[in-house]
Amino acid sequence: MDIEQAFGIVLKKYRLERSISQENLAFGAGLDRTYISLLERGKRRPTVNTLFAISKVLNVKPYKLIEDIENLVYINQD
Amino acid sequence: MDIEQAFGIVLKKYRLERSISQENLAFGAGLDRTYISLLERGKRRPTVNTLFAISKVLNVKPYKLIEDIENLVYINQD
DNA sequence: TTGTGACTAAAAGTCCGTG
DNA sequence: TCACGGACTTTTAGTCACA
Repeated sequence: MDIEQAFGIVLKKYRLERSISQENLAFGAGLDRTYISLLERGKRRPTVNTLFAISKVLNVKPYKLIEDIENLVYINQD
Repeated sequence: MDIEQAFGIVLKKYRLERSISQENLAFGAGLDRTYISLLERGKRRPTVNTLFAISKVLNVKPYKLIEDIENLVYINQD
């Protein structure tokens, strides 16, 4: 699996766990609603700064998101 | 400290620990020599994909780089 | 509430060079 | 070996109307 796909899956997982809409996540992170949609569908390769902004709203540490992404990219096949 | 500055410091730290030149790091990661220089000087905001590419060459897990960056951005004030 | 195409502005990333 | 810069191409950031 490639990195942007994994990012999208992890992002969506945390967002849904917290019952936040794409729109509210976008607002909190200073991003656009449609951009969150693009990220979740693996259509964009976010910068590290964007990762940090999103992490803050999701109340999860950036390294934890990256760790989950690594697990999808390098280990798990699910 | 902002994220791109922290990224540059962490990147340079790991690169020097491993005695790799900017040029060899760039080659290994499929990037340009001058771009590594820009990153180390905090002049660019790398994508998450770039983080992963660099991590591979430095033989350090991406989440570990991010953790170090967090420590600089959120904790230390130097 | 979200997916999507189409778009412009901005930034990533390359390639040339110098000191 | 690296900092630094100009000029460049490619991709992301960010926005809109619409389904």
